[in-house]
Amino acid sequence: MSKIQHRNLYREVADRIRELIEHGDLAPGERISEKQLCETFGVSRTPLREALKVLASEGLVELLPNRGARVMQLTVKMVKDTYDLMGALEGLSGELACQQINDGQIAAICKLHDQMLEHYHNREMQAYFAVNRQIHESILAAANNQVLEEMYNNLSYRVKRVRYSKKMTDAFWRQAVNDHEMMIVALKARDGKRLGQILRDHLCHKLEVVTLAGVIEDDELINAVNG
Amino acid sequence: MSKIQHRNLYREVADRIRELIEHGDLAPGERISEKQLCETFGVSRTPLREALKVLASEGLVELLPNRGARVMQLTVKMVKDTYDLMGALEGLSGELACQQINDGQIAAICKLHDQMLEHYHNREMQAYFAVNRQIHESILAAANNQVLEEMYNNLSYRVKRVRYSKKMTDAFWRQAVNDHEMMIVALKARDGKRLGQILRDHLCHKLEVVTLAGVIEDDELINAVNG
DNA sequence: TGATGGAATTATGAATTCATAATACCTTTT
DNA sequence: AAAAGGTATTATGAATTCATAATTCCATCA
Repeated sequence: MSKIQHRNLYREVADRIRELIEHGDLAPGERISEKQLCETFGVSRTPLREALKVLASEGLVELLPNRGARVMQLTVKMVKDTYDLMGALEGLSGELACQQINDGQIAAICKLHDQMLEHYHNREMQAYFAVNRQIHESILAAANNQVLEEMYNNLSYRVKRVRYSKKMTDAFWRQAVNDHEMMIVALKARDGKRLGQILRDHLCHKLEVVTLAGVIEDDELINAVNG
Repeated sequence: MSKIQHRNLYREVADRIRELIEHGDLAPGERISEKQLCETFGVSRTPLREALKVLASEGLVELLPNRGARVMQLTVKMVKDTYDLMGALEGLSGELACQQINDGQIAAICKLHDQMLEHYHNREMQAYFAVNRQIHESILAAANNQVLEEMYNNLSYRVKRVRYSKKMTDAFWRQAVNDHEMMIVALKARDGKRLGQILRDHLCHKLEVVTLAGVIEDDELINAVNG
């Protein structure tokens, strides 16, 4: 029996705007018109403005006092900084996971790993990514640290718009799979330090293959009156 | 020439509530009455509610749909989890700082370090903590990663209510100073890995001396209807 | 022609009002 | 007296209204 969902309008609206941003329907740097979004969603300005405050706290939106909101501009440096941070968090998740993960959880991850390998050999990129994500989520969950999970998800949302290169080269893909092989070894050995290090490096490799679509150079930021 | 500050009411209110929580005027788990706070601050409910949304995103406040807000309850596990996370972030800040810090910045930190030592020897705890914080902030700043800084500050705000033990033992204090001595050595050598490790350990030591005032056991959480 | 100044318009900030869910209190019944 | 049910009250959720800052556009003047 699932709990009754007390949905608030502002949460619903925030979710929808997040989707719009993620999907690119709201472009980076684009001005967000309250009136227009209100009409789109069919809500008044109150819940919309509350949603914008939340999204601003999450770093997805920028609020310019007396001048409204706009989709946060990502700079190359910000993306790099975020990846550095996510690397540290993934590393921590690996260390923590090794401290308390049980055999069943490890077996489950190994199973996912095998699935992933199969998708790799069949060159099913879509499916590969899906399972890949599941593996990382499993490790994060095994770390059993809610605060970490929350922070990681938030960061990951910020850079979700930065898409992987459509033509991820074979070499990179091979490298990624190789990283994962090492992860499994470290995980089975419950070698936290090592797993953490592999995860950190793994994310660095990831950064190398992202296309910086919608990302601007550091000095191209649209100037704004600061609050 | 400093920029004109466009203050919004909701920011002001959020700051004030943060202070109330930090100072303990709003106790953990305490119900926050909109009406009462509105009267206290002399504002209408709109900016207050916007402020609460922001504080909820920051993890300082909990919003219960149709039942208002209350100050976030910290559990022992949450504090421990948060410290683990902050350790990882401090570690990263050390690594990053070593990669790009210049001699001037190092000299400035060394100066702070000497001041801190003096306060230690004079047993001026208040002054010691102030300089101590400056050192950590300097390293964080030297890391030159805005996202990291933002996250770290947020986490630090969440556990600010958890006070250091009034009677921090001499042994712990000695240990802390010792950690700092090693930090300086690693920093001067620009040994990022090492500085990172020291900072991580240093935070673990810190966790040991916090008094868990206002912090409850994991299973004592007041049950609430979830949104 | 370009720059400056001011009125008109538009958008945001905040207060108020209305709607509804949650709570408290009282009555009724066994 | 205790429990159940229903009404009254209170607090929150959302829409609307009012105030004000920002922008646009046009007229004026150098």
